[in-house]
Amino acid sequence: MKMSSHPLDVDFYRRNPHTLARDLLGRDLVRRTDEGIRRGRIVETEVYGGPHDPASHGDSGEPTDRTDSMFGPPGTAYVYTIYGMYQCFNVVAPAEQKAAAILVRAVEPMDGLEMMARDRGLVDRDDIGELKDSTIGNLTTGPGKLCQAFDIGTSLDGATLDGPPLWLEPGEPAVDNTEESIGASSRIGLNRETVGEAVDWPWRYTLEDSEFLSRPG
DNA sequence: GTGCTGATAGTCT
DNA sequence: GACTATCAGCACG
Repeated sequence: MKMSSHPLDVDFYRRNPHTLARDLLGRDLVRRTDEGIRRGRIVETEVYGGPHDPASHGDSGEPTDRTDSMFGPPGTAYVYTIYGMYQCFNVVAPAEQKAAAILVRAVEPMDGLEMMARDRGLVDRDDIGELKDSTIGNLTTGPGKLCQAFDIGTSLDGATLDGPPLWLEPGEPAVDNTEESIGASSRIGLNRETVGEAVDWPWRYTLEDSEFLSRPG
């Protein structure tokens, strides 16, 4: 278990969304429940929002019941339900116009893997032994998966990410780290018919060599 | 390894 | 009434 550190300060989030999305790579997402601590290193993010992004939930400029927290202050959580059965976790970023948020698409599991496997439904509740590599590689490699693994539901929508139950820590940032290269690629799950040329915008950022991406860069 | 399909319910038009 | 920033399971080779 890694020793606890201090949560990232709100000033960390008060930057251009693309700068923030890149600097989130390598940071630790930490979740505390009654059962203990879960930790994961962020390896994949996507930017949504800005002056005109047809793929952003905030593109109309007007919040709805669902998207209200996307219009909240930087450093808070935007959690929404997708496909009726999964949640996606976003970090709210500053918005010069409209709203902006960073979708966290994948993390590398670090602490609390047994709890993650159980909440993912990959092991029986009372039969948790040594986890297989194939199980570990399927814990948090997608936005819906990591929300299951971290027990992130819509009850955390709008939460401030400065301490329990959910927060970020400095971790080992990837920006300016010569050992790890950051890739930029097009965002996952969009289609040209609804968002036009935005399907091609390289607004997905990855730690290219990570084994825990939702799909290869 | 790749690719297709069904599940499933909140949200918006 | 249609759509979706997804996933698991299955078929295939």
